[in-house]
Amino acid sequence: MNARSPSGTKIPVPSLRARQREQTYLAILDAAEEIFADKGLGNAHMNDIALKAGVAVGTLYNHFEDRDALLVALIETRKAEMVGRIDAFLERPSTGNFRDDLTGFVKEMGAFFEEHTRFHIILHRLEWGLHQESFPATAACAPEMKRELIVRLDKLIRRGVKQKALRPALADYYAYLLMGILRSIRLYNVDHGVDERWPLDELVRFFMEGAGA
Amino acid sequence: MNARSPSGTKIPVPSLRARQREQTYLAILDAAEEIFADKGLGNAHMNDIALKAGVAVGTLYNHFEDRDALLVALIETRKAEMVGRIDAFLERPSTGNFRDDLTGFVKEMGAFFEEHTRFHIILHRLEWGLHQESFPATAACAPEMKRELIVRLDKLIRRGVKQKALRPALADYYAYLLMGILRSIRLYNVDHGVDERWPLDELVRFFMEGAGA
Amino acid sequence: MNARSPSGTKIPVPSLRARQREQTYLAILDAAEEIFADKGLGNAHMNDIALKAGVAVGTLYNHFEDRDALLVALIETRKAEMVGRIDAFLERPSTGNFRDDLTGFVKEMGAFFEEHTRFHIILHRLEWGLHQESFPATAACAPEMKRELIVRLDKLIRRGVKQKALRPALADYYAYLLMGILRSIRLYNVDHGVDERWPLDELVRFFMEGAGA
Amino acid sequence: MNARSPSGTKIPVPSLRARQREQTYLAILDAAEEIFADKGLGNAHMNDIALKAGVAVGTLYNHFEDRDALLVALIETRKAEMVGRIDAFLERPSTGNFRDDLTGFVKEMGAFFEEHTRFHIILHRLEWGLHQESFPATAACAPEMKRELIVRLDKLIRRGVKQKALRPALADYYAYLLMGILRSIRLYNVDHGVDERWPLDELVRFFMEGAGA
DNA sequence: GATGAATGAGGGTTCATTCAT
DNA sequence: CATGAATGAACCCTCATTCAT
Repeated sequence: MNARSPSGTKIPVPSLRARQREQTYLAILDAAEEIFADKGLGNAHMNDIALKAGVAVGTLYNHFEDRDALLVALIETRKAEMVGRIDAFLERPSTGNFRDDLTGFVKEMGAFFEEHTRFHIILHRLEWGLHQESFPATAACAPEMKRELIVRLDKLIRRGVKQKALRPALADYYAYLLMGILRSIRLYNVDHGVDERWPLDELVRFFMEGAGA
Repeated sequence: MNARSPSGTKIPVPSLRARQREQTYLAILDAAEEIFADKGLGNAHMNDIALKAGVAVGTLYNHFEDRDALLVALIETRKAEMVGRIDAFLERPSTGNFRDDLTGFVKEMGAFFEEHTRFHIILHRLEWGLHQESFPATAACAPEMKRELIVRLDKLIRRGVKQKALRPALADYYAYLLMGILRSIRLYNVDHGVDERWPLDELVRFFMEGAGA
Repeated sequence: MNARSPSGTKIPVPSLRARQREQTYLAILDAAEEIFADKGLGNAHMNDIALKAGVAVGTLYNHFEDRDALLVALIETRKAEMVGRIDAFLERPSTGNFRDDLTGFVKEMGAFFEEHTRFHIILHRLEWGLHQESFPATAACAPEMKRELIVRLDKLIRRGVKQKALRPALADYYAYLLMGILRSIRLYNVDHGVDERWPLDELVRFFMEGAGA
Repeated sequence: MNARSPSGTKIPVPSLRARQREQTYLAILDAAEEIFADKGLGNAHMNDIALKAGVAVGTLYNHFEDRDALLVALIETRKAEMVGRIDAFLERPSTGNFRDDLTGFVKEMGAFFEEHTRFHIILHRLEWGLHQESFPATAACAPEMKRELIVRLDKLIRRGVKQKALRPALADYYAYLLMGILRSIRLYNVDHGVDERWPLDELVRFFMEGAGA
């Protein structure tokens, strides 16, 4: 109830305290993202995260139950943003051409992960590197995260199958295959020290037509 | 009939001691494979490995410099077997048909990894979950391991390109894409609790012709 | 009246936190001195030191990189005090009589080591018992410590030589010889269970005139 | 009872077995001396000693109860040799001149330690670096070793006092002082990287006449 | 008696978490 | 609420000693 919060408004303006708290919260999340991505899950130390966030270790524990919960919060936050973007894309009207729709989807995802490289890395780390013992809550929420993405991609793909744009043979796997194709390029780039070259149109063509001549 | 009792045979029979040592060595390797696969690299404790191998912790260190070296030895051992199998396959005469050759290759690999599920998991863990700090030697040897596989697959694929069985467009990526396709199925199986269903013929068809109708 | 409540004084009062930290630091140093002296360098266990200091093991590592660094810090701290005392003595005006000056010096040193018996023992342990492998940093700093003492004693002795109070024959060795003489008494006392009897005047006479009748 | 042990002799010729055993025993003692001297007591590992001796670890335990006993045996063996030499010297008739007798004694000791540098180092290590916990038996026998030397030196010195060649003032300490003087030179040499320069005549003069001009 | 692989208690060190200030 | 020093269980590794061969 300070000078900046005129009485009479319906929307309660958060107090200075609350805003500062929010700032800290976000700073921690960003720091955590960086450390988890760079050092790996098991080697992301709370002290490092606190240092990077510019707060004391204790502060981390004022905002998050423990390290596991911090990682969960990070994943949930980024997931919300990702899902929001994908859903926004999916709500746009179809181009009428499945391959174009698919290309659009892939590009939307690509754009998101280009903006969130570190989160992308964390997702990769979650895939196989997860320590059930150290991160039980994360282990429980990570598959959910992945499912959100797969489910949406799958929805699009089922549309393609129904439109007979896709053969039904491996329909169940298509979403995974497409994700795998994209991951492959990432691995190629990492192995060859290439910094994120994504021949997306060619990749969609590969998905649709295969490698055969 | 031991090493000290020469007979007509040329092959020296290893002493009892040597044979027992070998047994222990292999038991440790097997135990390590299991623990590394099940618990994750960073959570594979030397005590657990020793327990599983049925030896004392100290024994691990009689055979391997440290945890890192143990993992390296495990990888090198399995790599040798894998490479041996793949090379044996590659030396067989071509069927004359590229897709058949490719299917053969994929099946050979599939068979190997079906027999070495745990090693397969370790390879996945190496992909993104490696802790440079805890496993420097492994971090150095793991890419080599991967390259051995990719290189051999790439050789086959280049043959396909030369035979004009494959479009040259993404030729550099094909090996990675094929690996990615196989990994996708693995992830699908894991997610759906399916135990290793591999529609290999369909997958090769997908690789060659794509998903398009 | 803490750091945040400015008064007229120029000297900033350290915060409570800082003072407590200092307390812990000193407690650890004292405990380390006791354990290192009593148990020997290689047998001084971090747990024992922590126990003696009344803190947890981890606390030791909040203040010192490792065991080696703890020992180095201990040596440096005591060295600073010792050097301070000796330098203060050396700056006092000469009595004009070399033997009196020397006696003064020896008594100053004797007084210091009587107050720091444990440190004295540690210095002896450093002389021959140092494990290069376990204490690399200490091994590097210990000779420096010793040199500080020898150099100052040597300066005084060279003065004696210049004043022709000392024969030049073994001039290079005199500082070592004097130290050796003092150490001898220590060893005699230890062997005979005598608790620190130091016939200093007689010893200086021995140094100057020898044992001959 | 082989060809080399003619029957009829009174002195029993040790069997081949016994001689080999003796060889091994001595080889271990030599190896131990080297490792104890070079690595320090606490860092002298049984494996290193065995390696140096050219035998297996187990063999060490066939000859010595444990590490402590090995060190004790080493000390006792060398002590016997040292005491033998010194006693032989002491039984020779006096020159009639105390300083000459003393010089002779010091040179005898110097010669012995020059031949047994490593043992000399071990004696130094025993002085202050001894770990009661790791070497209880050695801790018990080491002072005895030292006393043997001191006692003999003391006997000579008491003779000097009786002959009025030495002032009685510090008579109790003289043996220690002389030892300390010799140790000082050793420390000087070590500090200055000089390899064993021993100005023995000058040192005896220093002992007799002091440093005074 | 020699061998050397196996043993396992023990020590140094790490780091997520707590809590008094 | 932020702070950051203290905590201590847990982990990797060492090495004197044992004992089956």
